[in-house]
Formats: sequence, C-alpha cells, structure tokens
Amino acid sequence: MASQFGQRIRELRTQNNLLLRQVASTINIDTALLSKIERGERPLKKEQIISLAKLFKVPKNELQTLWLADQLYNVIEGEPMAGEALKSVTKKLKKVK
Amino acid sequence: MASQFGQRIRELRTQNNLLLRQVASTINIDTALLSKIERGERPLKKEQIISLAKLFKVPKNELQTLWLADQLYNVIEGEPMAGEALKSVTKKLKKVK
DNA sequence: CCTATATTTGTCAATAATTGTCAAGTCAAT
DNA sequence: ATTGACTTGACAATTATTGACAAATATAGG
Repeated sequence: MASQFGQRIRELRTQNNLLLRQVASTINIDTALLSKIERGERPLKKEQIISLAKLFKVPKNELQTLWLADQLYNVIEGEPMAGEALKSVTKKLKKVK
Repeated sequence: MASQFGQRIRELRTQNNLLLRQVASTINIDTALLSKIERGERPLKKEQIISLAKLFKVPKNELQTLWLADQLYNVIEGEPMAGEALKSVTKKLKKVK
C-alpha cells in the first residue's frame, strides 16, 4: 500500500515530540491503528485529515493531497495502462474544471 | 459513478447488433447487471475485460485503459486537491517506471 | 391499441471487505 | 528484569459489494 501520507504524519508527529498514544487519542483511535496508518498498512479516514492538520498546524490541503495521492496510487499500482489512464483522467479533469 | 468504460461497451455492443442478453451470457452475468455496467451504475470485474475485448475484437489495452480511468475518476471525483494529487502520482509513476 | 421483446429499476440476501480493538510481541533504555 | 513505545496478528462487528430476481418501463411491429 502507498503511504506518502503515513510517512508525513509520522514525520510531523516525531518532529512535535508526540507519542502514538497522544496523536491517536486526539482522533479517537487505538494506537495500534495509528501505527498501521503511519506505516501505510491501513488508510486513514478522510474526515480525520482535518483534525491532524489542526493538530500539527499544517495546511490541510497538504495532507489532503498526500492522502488522495495514496488512494490513486493504490488504484494504478501494478496496472500496465496506468500512464494512459492517468493522462486521460487529467485531461478530463481540466475539462470539468 | 464514472463510465467511459460502460459507454464504450454499449457502443461496441450496438455496433455489433448484439443484445444485452447476448453479451451478458458470454461473460456469465445477468442482463440487468450488464445494463447497469453500461450505464456506469456498477463496475465490471477486471477479469471480464479480456472476454469483452475478445468478443468485440478490440485491443484489450483500450478497454483496460478506460476501465482504469473510471476507477481513478471515482477516487478524485469532487476532491479539491485532485489536480495536485494526479500530478504527484504521475510523477511518481515515471520514477518507478 | 396489443403484444412481444429489450432494457431498466428496485430490492434483497449472501458474500466479501473494512473497521477498530485487544492481547501478545519486539525492541531499546535503564 | 522492568518500563515504555511501538508493532503485529487475530478477531468480531460493522459496512460495502455482489449478483439474482421480479417488477416496471421502454421500444417496435402488427
């Protein structure tokens, strides 16, 4: 599983000298689960991104982007047509936008 | 739900003058389900792409790309950071590749 | 308008996937 | 050997996805 997001969360947590237990409690999950999230073994719930952004005082957009990128990567992982599909979606996105 | 894939399947089916029933039976699903797939209400199983490519005599890569693009679109749909995330993943893909 | 056939729609139980937690585990520092 | 931080695996419970069916709606021909 992809985990740019998890890596970043761990980075932020250690930089702020916080324990798993402390961060986990602010988003009301078990430390075991947070451990898994940081190592990319489990996804974080979308809603919890905002709480973490506040806690670490980083722009929520940064974390949202990392989180989304992980989701996307999970979809294309190992897919031969990944490049083509990405190009197609990027193009479509620009149109809609 | 996104459905470039479904649209293309329907296009191919009608061009070949086939009924839902006929196509559905070759991939062993209910006609109702195929109807939903064509209209993007339900996803097609990845394994079934190959059977359809053979049936319609189109390169499987084409259908695989459309199918993947739908998956990706479902992830980014409505996400404000979609563009950034796509860019990030595209970049990462090139590295791995 | 009827009838027959094609497609769509809604609902449902069964199955599969995901969730968070617990208990036990490792590891490092005392 | 004890303590504290983190990891791991297994588990039950919740949640999502699946395909099938029946009923509803279209579509076309007589």
